[in-house]
Amino acid sequence: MRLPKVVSPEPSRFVRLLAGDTVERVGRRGKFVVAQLGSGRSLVVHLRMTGRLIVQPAGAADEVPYTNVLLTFADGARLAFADVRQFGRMRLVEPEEPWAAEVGLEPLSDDFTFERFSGLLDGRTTPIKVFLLDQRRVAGIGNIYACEALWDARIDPRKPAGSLSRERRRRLHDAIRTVLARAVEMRGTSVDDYVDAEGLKGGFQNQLNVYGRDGSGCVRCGRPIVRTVLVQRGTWWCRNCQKR
DNA sequence: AGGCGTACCTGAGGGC
DNA sequence: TGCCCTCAGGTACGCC
Repeated sequence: MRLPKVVSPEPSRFVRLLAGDTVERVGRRGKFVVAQLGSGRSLVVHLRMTGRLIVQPAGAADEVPYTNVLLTFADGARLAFADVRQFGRMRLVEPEEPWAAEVGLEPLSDDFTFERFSGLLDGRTTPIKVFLLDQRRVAGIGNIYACEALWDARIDPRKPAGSLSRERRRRLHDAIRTVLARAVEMRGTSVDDYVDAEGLKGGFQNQLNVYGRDGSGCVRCGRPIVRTVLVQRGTWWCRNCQKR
């Protein structure tokens, strides 16, 4: 283990608590990967920008570059938590600890109804794209999928969230679900670093309509895709077919 | 409460 | 070649 800030509790306690525990199952909540442990604790991981969780079978010789935490299992298999930029976090959470209290609706679950989504938008003056990135409202949408969903729904990313018409809210609710579902089906978006637990790239980067495509033509109308900046984040969109 | 700027990090790529 | 600048899939924190 290197870089103590990456884990919590602090490294010596983290290691002591984790030693001898077992992984019962692995799931997800928002952008967090959650391993349920035999002890009742959870190992909660956030990859942030460049983090990777890589599973290696027993006997694998190669070391994962930039490994910050390396877990070795009884059978010799390994789990490497690697991250060039050291933004990613791995946290060991006690059984009843409410670590996900601030994490919002799961957009691919049945809870994400149109009415609930619409209710979250009411009264908000923040730009709709900024709203989509707020993990406390709807969980799991990052910069890529926010840009793609807004293009899909033909909505100007700057439009105040609460000012969207019912029709636009409908289109956006649909777009969030379809964009995320398609991305999951393609096993994610590997623009640069992202790989899955087996080290494989996703495929959705080949189906992006706006993200990173400034200068090329909108596939819907042919006008150029532009990159602007909204709250310090690159924002790619079509000025012609995404409207306020 | 919410919005904004900055901090946290390293590496890749472009311009000169 | 190499230096300097900007940008990157995301939060977290402090200030107004």
